[in-house]
Amino acid sequence: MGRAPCCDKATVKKGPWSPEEDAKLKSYIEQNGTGGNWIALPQKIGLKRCGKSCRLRWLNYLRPNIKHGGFSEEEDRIILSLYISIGSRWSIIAAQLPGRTDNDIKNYWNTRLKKKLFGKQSRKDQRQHQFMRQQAAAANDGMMKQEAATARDAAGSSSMAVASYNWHHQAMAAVPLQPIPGSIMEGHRPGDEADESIQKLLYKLGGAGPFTALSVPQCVPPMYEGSPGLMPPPSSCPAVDAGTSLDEGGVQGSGMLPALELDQGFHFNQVKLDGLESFFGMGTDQSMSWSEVSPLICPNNTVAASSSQGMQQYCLVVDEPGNLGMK
DNA sequence: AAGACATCCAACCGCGTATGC
DNA sequence: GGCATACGCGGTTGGATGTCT
Repeated sequence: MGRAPCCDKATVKKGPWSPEEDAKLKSYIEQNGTGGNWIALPQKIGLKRCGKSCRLRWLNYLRPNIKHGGFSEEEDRIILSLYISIGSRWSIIAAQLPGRTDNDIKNYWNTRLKKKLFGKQSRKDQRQHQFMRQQAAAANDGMMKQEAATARDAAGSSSMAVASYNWHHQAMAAVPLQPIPGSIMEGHRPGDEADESIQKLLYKLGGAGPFTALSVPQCVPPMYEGSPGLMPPPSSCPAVDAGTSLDEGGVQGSGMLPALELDQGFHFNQVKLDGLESFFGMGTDQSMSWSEVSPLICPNNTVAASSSQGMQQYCLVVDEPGNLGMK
């Protein structure tokens, strides 16, 4: 027996919302609220819509102060940081970005940010980059040669996908890792500090990610969850400030998140690593051996050594091909 | 100019969880 | 405790639009 449908699909309208429907829904909710019952709401206001559809429409578009498009570089970084640490928990990520909806962020991640990070250029980026190259080439022909080189440098190197990584170049300075062209491993900002509120948030979400490990290495990183064979020595996670809610622990107004620590996140979050084959050039067509990949994941423990003993321990555990599901 | 292809994003779907009885 | 119902979430789809060949 299947799940009962939430509404009668035969009589319910689907597809894009008309301005009239939007107006009805918006004015009703503004005046009366949702009444705590989305299922009954469409009937009350005479909409032939499913309650779930009304809820979605309100939350994603009609609600006040919703922002669409135009993600800033800081928003990019926050999304990336949280994604690496907690995964695709869009509602939590959205809670850290005022005016953004989980659906919006999810779409943005799937259609743009992921490509931006993992090296697949959008055609827009490709065109932009091609244009820049043409400009530079033209400039090369003659007295402009010197200026062209400078401009090219300013816009990024001539390697693939660089044009789309401006935010990252701005955000990162070099660390002793072997750079992967077009990847987020290209550089880091050693001077950055993790935002404390995000640390708290990540604690609250289960000690996830790099920030946790840096501050409290005895806390169990999420990669160990449900993996008895990988469990570190038993220890208790320090109590998270019980008063730290997602709301008050937000990152509004916070600074940028540290790329160095983002990369450290790859040491701890196997779930994320599993999804990053293409990022590391480990697709089915060109699998890399562990010896090739290991220096990228745990680059000679350089990061760990500079961070904490706990990091080193985790890296040693991770530093086995089987632990990352690799050959 | 037109067809093919890529991109974007609004909306839907189904599952897990919370809540009330 | 068990059940029914509603909510919230993340994954996915499909159509509109833009761009390329």
